[in-house]
Amino acid sequence: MLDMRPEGEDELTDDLLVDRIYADLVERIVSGAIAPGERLREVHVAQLLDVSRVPVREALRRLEFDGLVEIRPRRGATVRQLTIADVEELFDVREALEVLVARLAARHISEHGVARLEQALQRTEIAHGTGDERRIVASSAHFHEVLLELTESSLLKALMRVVSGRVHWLFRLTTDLGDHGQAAEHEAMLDAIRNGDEEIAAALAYAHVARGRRPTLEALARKLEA
Amino acid sequence: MLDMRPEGEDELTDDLLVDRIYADLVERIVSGAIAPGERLREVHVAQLLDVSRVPVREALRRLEFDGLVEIRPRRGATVRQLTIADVEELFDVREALEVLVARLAARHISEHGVARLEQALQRTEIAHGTGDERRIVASSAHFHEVLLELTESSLLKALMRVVSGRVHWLFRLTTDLGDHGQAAEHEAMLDAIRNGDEEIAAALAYAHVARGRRPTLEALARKLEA
DNA sequence: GGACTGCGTTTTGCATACAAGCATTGATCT
DNA sequence: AGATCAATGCTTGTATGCAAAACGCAGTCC
Repeated sequence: MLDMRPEGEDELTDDLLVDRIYADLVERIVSGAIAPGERLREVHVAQLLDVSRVPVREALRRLEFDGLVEIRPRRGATVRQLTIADVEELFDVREALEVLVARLAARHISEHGVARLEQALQRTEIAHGTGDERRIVASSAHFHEVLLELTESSLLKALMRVVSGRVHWLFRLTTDLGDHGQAAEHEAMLDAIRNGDEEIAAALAYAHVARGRRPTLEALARKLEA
Repeated sequence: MLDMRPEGEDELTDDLLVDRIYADLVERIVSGAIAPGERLREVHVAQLLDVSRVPVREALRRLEFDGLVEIRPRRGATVRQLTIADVEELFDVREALEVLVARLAARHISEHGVARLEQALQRTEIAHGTGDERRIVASSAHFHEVLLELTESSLLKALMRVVSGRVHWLFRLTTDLGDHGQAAEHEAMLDAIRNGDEEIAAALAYAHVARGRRPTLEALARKLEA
């Protein structure tokens, strides 16, 4: 019989081993449990997680793609240090791509899409109610994910996956920037998208990203000298 | 095994096995030797190239990152079909990212950088002299690579690697678009960059990409119905 | 006639084993 | 003493082997 799972939100158990290793390592790196600059020896990681080197290798390659580790041939993987220059690059790219995301989302908007965005916004409001910083950041990220989904561009999704990986990393490092009226900005974007107004959506997205650059840089700078 | 080094910039003969397999498969897919929709079985590829499955697996994952093949868990890899929608996505993204490339190149320009760009342009002219379509396309791609190098943004380089992979694929499919005064456009961009004028460079880059959309789409459409 | 089920084949996913390259240490020479 | 170079251990790269999941094909039951 067909195993038709309708909209399986979270499918945890059936993952490939590589996926679990990858997720585990991402968590450890992003949380800082594995420090920047540290070497990631395949055998070491393998026996830490009680698996063989093969899936570990593969997970490391993905991490390299995401920019979290650097792999040099025959010299292994090391956790990358997040520098000021990296953050500048990240914001330069986001200013270009988040604009495109908003533009395409507005172009392809449907009633169902509007509903999903509204739901995401509601979750953000609820999160604000709890005051839980982590939940606020997570729900805000969720809004962006839905937006990305609505672009219907697999290429853009692939590219943004790399970008988002670094954004998450950065945000964990500098948690204090969870919100500066982000919810209001999201709401404004939703309005523009609902009306299918690409130009306004694009302008708002640009402003949304650009606003975050300075405080993020300052937060990272403080972190780095500590 | 095919040794396909175009325009041998650097002698890389003792690359890792994975790199050679990857390059080989890219060549075969891009050239159409392996047709879209075709399955890529690990053992088959392995004995075709007379290597083991391990480096083949790794090469296939890279191809997945590049969007050339699709891998579904426990179901193997198949060569992706390039659709009209894919091309639209590609141009949408290029219109955003090539603009950023030009802008950052202009921002970080140095004398050495200008020299490299001039050299790249000269090579294009030489290629034009020979009339060899392949060389023209290759030298044009080279100009873009140098430009990318000058951005000094590793993130942008990583993202553009994915984009360029698809661009190459597409251009091999629709070779007829090798040139519509691209050389002149490159020259104009060089001028703007030399002067460090980000805005002009950005505008030229946008126009440069946007001009190619229509003819490329039409070429692909012709190809698809054939 | 059609769909479900059970089995064998095929193919991927993971583990283990072997080879080759880099790094570090220690000995040798100037 | 400082530099050079060889030997050894450690780490990655590649090959092979094994287990389990997916596909195909009958056969069976309704």
